[in-house]
Amino acid sequence: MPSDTLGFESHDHSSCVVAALETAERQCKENKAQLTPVRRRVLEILLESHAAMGAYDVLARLDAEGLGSKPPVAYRALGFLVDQGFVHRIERLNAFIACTHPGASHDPAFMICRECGLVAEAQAANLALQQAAADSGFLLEQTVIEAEGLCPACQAKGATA
Amino acid sequence: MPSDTLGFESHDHSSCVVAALETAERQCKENKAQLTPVRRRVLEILLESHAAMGAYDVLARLDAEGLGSKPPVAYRALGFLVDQGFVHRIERLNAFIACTHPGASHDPAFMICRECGLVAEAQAANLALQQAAADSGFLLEQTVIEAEGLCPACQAKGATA
DNA sequence: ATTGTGTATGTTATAACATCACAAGGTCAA
DNA sequence: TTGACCTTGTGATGTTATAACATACACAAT
Repeated sequence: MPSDTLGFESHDHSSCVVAALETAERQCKENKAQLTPVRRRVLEILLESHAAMGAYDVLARLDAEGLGSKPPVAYRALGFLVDQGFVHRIERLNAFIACTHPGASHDPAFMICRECGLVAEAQAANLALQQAAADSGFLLEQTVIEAEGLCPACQAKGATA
Repeated sequence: MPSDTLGFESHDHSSCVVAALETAERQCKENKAQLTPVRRRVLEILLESHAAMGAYDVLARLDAEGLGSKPPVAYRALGFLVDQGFVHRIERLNAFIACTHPGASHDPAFMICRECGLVAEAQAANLALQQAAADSGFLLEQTVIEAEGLCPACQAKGATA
C-alpha cells in the first residue's frame, strides 16, 4: 500500500495527477468557484512534478502556451489554487507545489530535498507548538512547517555538502 | 517567573538587550568570529523590538547612521548573525528577528501576530515531523516552524479579520 | 619591507519575487 | 439594458536578494 504522506517513494504519477484534477473540479463545483482554463492549466503544470516551481517558472510555461505573459496572471491563478487548497506555497523556496492530499483537510508539513528539489508533503501537526500557543494565549490560525534536508535517493547518491 | 519562551508577556527589555549583546560578544570570542561595528549595530537594531524587520528596514537605519547604504551591507551582516545563531530569519515575512534565547541550542518555532507584527519565539520541536522523516528515510537538517495568528493583546483589542 | 593570505567592506548592477492600478470582457440576474 | 460581479490583460512599479568585482585592513611568513 502506497503511503501518500511519503512523497519520496515512487508512485503511479499519472493516476495521482488525474485524481488531483478530478478532486479540484468537484470541489470547485461545490464551492461555486471557477476552475478556468488558466487556473486549471497552472494546476496541471504543478502536478507534472513533485518539485516546487517558482511563479515565474509557471508564468514562462503559460506564456509559451499563449495563456498569459504578465506576472499577475500567474500570481492570480496560484493565489486561487492556494485559497482552494489545491496548491501550497513553500515559504522557504518562494515557490509553489501541488497538494498531494487532494480534498483532505490538512495542516501540511513539507520535506524539501536541498539536492534535487523534490518536496514531500506530510501530515505533521505540531503538538508542541499548539501547546506553546495555548500556554501563551496566542490564537493560532495557520502554521508553516518546512524541513530541509536530503531525500533517500540523494543520500544514496552520496550527496553531503 | 518570566518564561522566556513566551514572548508576548511584558519583560525587562533593556536587560534582555544587554544579555543578548553580552552573549553575542562572548560567543564570537569563542568562535573566533568578529562582531564588527556593522554587525553589532545590526544586532542592536534588531534587539530594539521583538518585531521582525526587513533587510531594507535595517539597511535604512544603517544608512542613516553612516554605516552603509547598499543591500549587501545589510545582507552580509544579517547572514553573519544568522550563521552565529544570534538572529533568526522569518521565512513567512522575509524578515529577521533577534534570537530571544541567546546561547541556547535550539530549533526555534515562531508565533507571529498578523495584527501588530510581534513575534514570539518558542521551543517547539516537531516530533511528528521527525517521525515522518524517519519513516520515509529523509535526512532532516533544518526545520522552519512558523505560526501566524493573533497575540493575546490583539485578541483583547478585538481584532478579527 | 614585501608579499601573501584571509576577512571584511564598498559599490555597481541585476536577478528574482510580488503587487498596484486601471482597462476590458463575460456571465447572469434584476 | 443595465448593473453587479468575476476574471483576465497589461503597464508600471515595488520589494527582496545576490552576483561580481574592487578596495582596505590585519597579521604572518619570508
